[in-house]
Amino acid sequence: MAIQNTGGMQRRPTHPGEMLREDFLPDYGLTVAGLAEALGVSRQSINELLRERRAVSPEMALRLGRLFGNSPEFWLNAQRAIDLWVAAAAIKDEVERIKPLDAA
Amino acid sequence: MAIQNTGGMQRRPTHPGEMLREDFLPDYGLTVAGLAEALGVSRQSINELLRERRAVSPEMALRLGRLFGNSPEFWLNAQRAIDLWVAAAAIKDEVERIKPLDAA
DNA sequence: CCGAAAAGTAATCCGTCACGTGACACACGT
DNA sequence: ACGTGTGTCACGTGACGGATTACTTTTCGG
Repeated sequence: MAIQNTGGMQRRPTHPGEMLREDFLPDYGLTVAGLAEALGVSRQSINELLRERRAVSPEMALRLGRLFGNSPEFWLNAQRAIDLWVAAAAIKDEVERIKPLDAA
Repeated sequence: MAIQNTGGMQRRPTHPGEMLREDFLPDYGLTVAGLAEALGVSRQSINELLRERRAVSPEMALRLGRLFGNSPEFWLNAQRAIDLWVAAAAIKDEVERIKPLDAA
């Protein structure tokens, strides 16, 4: 059966920027500017990502996946968890007012 | 091991709007306006979704998942496939210019 | 038939967001 | 002291989800 998880999780999921900051940058010995150049984006893009002020876009996910040898999906999964968490918090009551069709 | 799929897929992945139009609407006997009202959004939002002119947002995914009894991830997975496909087509050469760190 | 209600769609406005550029301040090493 | 690199802010741009409004087409009851 499909797990529903209608409740959503308690705490905000880990932001990809945190993963980058805590794990990837130290592990690879990269600086912000260095990463920016390696990815072919501006320093600000990386900076805002690390500060968790910007989401990982599909384009950015492609770049990150390419550089670090993992899939774009890896980065977008983390981002999606955040997006869903934020969206759920924002329109929680709206969504709960929707009557599931199965349960008729 | 992590499968890489660096090549990307040949044809454009199925748009969530197509799934709605071809499968969900007929199966549940819903009209566009009916779906819009059931979800609590405007008719245009649904209309543009069905015509594949708009992406499934996290908010919309929450609504759809709630109404149809499946997960928001289901809808966002389909959307992400499209987003990645489009992004890859757009910045393919840019990404390929990035040197993977592992492969040194 | 015909007129009204419902459904599809186009146009417009608004808020948000990823991204680049330019500028600024603060280090730290030579 | 100077210059290089790094963190950050301010601004402009283009794209996009969404609502509202209005116009067109279809459908259906009398």
